[in-house]
Amino acid sequence: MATDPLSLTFAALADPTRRAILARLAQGQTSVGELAAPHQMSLAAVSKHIKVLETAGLIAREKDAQYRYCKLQAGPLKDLDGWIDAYRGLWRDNLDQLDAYLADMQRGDDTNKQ
Amino acid sequence: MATDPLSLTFAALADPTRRAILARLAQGQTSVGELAAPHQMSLAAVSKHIKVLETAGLIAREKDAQYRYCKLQAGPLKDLDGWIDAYRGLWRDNLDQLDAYLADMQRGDDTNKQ
DNA sequence: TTTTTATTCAACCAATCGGTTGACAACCGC
DNA sequence: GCGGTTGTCAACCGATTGGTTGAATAAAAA
Repeated sequence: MATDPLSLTFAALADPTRRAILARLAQGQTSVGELAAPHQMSLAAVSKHIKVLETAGLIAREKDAQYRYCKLQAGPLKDLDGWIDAYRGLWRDNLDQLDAYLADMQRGDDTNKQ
Repeated sequence: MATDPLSLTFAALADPTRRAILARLAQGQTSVGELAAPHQMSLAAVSKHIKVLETAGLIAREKDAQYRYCKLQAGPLKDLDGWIDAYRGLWRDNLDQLDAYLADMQRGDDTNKQ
């Protein structure tokens, strides 16, 4: 796997368990155990997922007694949002394409047919 | 790998080569060969990358003579943008927390308070 | 028809992924 | 200290990834 920040972020998010963990953390920081509870897999597996998220910079950990509290870090999400910016105009353009297609249909023009 | 649409999209984007292909396609549709040219890997490898993007719904292919023209499909990117929406408030409230708080204080606005 | 161009397919490879289990470390309460 | 709780580490496993090469397909060009 590529190790550049954007690739790490995308890869970290390409797993439903990790996105669920993130969603949970959006409501506030929690311990690893609580993060693991909703998932039917071993604690070690969740611990690995958390490490992936941490490596991507999506979460930070704070040690308190025997607990490790995780909290969401917005930085990489912000970067991801910045990446999407370059494409944001595009789905407006695609809508225009659809409009054009429908207009063509009404005119009996079929150059856009498959 | 998970096969839900969002996971497919994130996974497809977790590779610099595939993001480069997408960036190229943002400027207009092209053949596989032209998409492959800038990358120092075999055409077959690029063909595989393109298939990953296609499976994620990020591109569509159109056959014309011996060429396969690829064009960007915005749908999954739009969905991804929608996913980020849930977190967008976070870097406003988190990263710029202090700035926002101070600015609010100066304006006497307290809508960002807990 | 033969050759060239464009692309995919199939088989293979090493590396990585997502999960398991068991051992270990750190800390709390008794 | 001892036992329970919390979490990580290490080793292992099968499946998947990202690349390779060579053969196969399909259409254009000669």
